[in-house]
Amino acid sequence: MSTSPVTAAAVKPTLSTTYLPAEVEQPRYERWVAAGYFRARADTERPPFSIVIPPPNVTGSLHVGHALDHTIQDSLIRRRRMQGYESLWLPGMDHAGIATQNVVERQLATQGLSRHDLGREAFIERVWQWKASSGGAILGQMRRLGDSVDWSRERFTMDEGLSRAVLTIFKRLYEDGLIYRAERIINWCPRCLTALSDIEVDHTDDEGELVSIRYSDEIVVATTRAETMLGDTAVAVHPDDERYRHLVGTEVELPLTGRRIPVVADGHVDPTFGTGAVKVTPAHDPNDFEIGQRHGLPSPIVLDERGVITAPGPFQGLDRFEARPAIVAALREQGRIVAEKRPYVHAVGHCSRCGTTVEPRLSLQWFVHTAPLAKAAGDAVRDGRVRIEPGELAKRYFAWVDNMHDWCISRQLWWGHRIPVWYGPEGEVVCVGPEDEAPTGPGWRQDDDVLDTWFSSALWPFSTLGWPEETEDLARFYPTSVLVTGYDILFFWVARMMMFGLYARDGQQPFNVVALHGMVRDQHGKKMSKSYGNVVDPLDWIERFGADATRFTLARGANPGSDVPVSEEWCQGSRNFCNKLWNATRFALLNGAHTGGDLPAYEELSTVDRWVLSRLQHVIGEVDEQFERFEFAKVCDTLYHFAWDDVCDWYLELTKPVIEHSPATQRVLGHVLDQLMRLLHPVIPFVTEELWLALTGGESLVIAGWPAPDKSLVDDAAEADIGVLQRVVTEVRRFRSDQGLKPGQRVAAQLSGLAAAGIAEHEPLVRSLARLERKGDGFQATATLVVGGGITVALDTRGTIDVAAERARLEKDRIAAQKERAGAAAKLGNVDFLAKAPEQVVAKIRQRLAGAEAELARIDAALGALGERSRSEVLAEASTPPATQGRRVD
RNA sequence: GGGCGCGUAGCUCAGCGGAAGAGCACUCGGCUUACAACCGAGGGGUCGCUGGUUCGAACCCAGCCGUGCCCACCA
Repeated sequence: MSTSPVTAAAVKPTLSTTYLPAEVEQPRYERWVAAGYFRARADTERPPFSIVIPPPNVTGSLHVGHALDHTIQDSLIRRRRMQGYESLWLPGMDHAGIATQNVVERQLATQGLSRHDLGREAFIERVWQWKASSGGAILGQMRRLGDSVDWSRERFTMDEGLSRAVLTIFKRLYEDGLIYRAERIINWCPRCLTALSDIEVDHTDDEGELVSIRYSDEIVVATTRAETMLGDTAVAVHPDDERYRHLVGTEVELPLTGRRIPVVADGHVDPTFGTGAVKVTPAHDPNDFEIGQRHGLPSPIVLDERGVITAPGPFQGLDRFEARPAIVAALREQGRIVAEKRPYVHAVGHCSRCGTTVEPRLSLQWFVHTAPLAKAAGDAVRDGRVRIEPGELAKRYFAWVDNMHDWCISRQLWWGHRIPVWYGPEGEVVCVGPEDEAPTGPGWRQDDDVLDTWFSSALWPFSTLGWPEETEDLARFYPTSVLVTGYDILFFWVARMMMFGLYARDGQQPFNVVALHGMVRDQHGKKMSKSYGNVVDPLDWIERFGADATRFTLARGANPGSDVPVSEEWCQGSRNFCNKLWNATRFALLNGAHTGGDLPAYEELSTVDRWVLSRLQHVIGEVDEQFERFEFAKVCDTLYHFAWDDVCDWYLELTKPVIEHSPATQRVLGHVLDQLMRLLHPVIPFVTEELWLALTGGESLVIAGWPAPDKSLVDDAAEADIGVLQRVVTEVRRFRSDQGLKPGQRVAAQLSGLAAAGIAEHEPLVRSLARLERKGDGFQATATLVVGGGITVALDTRGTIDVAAERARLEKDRIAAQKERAGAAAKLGNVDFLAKAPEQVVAKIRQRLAGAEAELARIDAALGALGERSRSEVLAEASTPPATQGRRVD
């Protein structure tokens, strides 16, 4: 074993034969944290780079979607940190209003208690207790993944500072007339007993029953929600509808109630749908509410907050779903049902939290007047201040912000930011805003409701940096550099951060780039769900394959904006890759690779060294571009192939014969691995750190510099030479494989033409990689491999060659080459092509033609060189016993 | 009902105007002293269909078929 003096391997830790992530990851992470590498400073000269984490719910634990999201962010942050940016990745959590309240309420329920038994203050206290004991499991799991977040800046949306930001912006919006209180139809969840915003409602195609009800001899209306008829205050028809024109202004009797309601004309009614007549229930349908407003209709509420009928009469007290058939039955008794009810599939809204069918309900709530805010949010993307990646998703963004409805922000919950509004004895607003002490006055009381969780999330990029104070952090790290998140919350979160960020910071955008990724799916592109049983637990993978393998698997599928399929098999592949790196470095260290001192002078480098250095420069350039474009899949692909193919399969094999005695190669190998570890570190931080430390003895890869391509190391000649060498080796190997020669079996050969091809010095390498012996006495060339480029390999394969098989192969190659030649020739014979195609392309085609002709010549030469005898003939005359037939015995 | 996207090797996906690619799977041969979580070689695709534009189309256009997602206040 080599012990070259410049080798530090002897004093470096020896590496085990297999990489065992479980042994190194957690301690390594804690050392990084302790060293303060992740802590960003506001007072340095370095350029800033900042990302705020999409705050996971305090109730959440790390799922594979987080793992993807975090891997991407960590890669960006780690690369910028290595590039010398003052990099801040700010962690934190969201208080998750409904979700968290539900968790604690369920806990209470097991003790037979409701939140009302405790009262508001005690309940909130209970939620904080829950958070302290069971909340935030995800934070520990982020450590397992290796997230290089700045823990010293961890925030929570219910922090004092963030709460102050919420109150401050509420007051400003209110004073600017952008927040108002009004009676509107809102989405109401009869189970959660709160209002929901539009995006908290999921629509599914449900099968309902459409019943047609005769309101009068001339008017029939249809509905899927028969129970709402108790709240009807009109029938509407289109103003131009001839069938009903004479009835407009008259009244009809509302069945079951005895009430008389007017027939009104309203342009909203579609005369071609159904009968062209619509029942109008202003208190329980958004359309009807607007019709009611236009015609000054009353809006009686007939369902209470739990969806129970309140209208006096026989149906009072019935749940909405019990009332529906009861009312239909009663109508039928009166002969009011025109046709049999028929199945009808239509979109029905469900509470995104609990799945309960949402009930549109007239209610007094607080709203954000979004039009001006949304306009600004759209413009910031339109004028390029904020870039959405991939660009195609910007269309979706525009579609959303350009059609945004006002945002209902009040929630009838206890857990959250309580609306900072106080009412006087008459219910009038007497005080709004972030008063340091609760304002008091005769008969004053604060609004009972809390704000939508997304209200505080919308402030996240600047509230976490100290706003409304003009802090150092805010000046330094805002606007944040990139926002990374899944396209699924483009509307929920991104659009709202844009609205509030631009508003709060007077037009300053919350982030410069929005990098969207897709959803993690299984290996067949299916959505992960518990019912399919295809849900991946990232912690399980981390446990079994390592955090790096988990991260690499995710990053490797992460094309901008597109979904990421993963499977355990692929994670195993990633684990194998990490192990490959491990073993390559282990081999390198055992053979004197090191990083001490400058690279050898260029003249001292072999062609092989020059080749690998040249390849490395290309790789650095490619990876940089791919990172800039958020093409993580390509980053992984580029590095995977460079590491595995170029470095391991070729460079290490090519240098094996010389490395022991070549200080230059030892130094180059050390350099290549050093650079490779740096390039891979953002994606797979753990294994690269271990290997880099062993290789360089440096402090930490986390704070090491990011590679830059060195153009002076690009060597086209070396790449061409090694390309030829690879071709020769591959051709010989192919021949050997086809002929059933054992890989270990040496075959005597004579190589010629290497000098003319400029790779004479590499003959020993070709021989060792292709396992070719020098010709000895009695050498008899029985087969000649014509590789091309004037290179031939004469082999002594007595008794081993299947001439027929080789001929068949060559004939096949010949057909392909002929086809190739014909194609190229046809092109070059095309006058239009020659006239119109760019010169570069014509030149390429000429090259192709020349290449095809050379290949044909090569094949013909090979065919000529091939003996006439078939395998059977060879075997027939062979005197060797059957067991070793076809095998040359050395 | 609107909008967006996708159909390329058995699977998952790159390529997006000038010679069909990768990973996994598959076949064959190998423990060649870094690695069998490995090494070497190989098979496999009229690039959804039909037209069009072009000297040239997997790539651009139109239509069709299939498929996925998002948005939606037609009872």
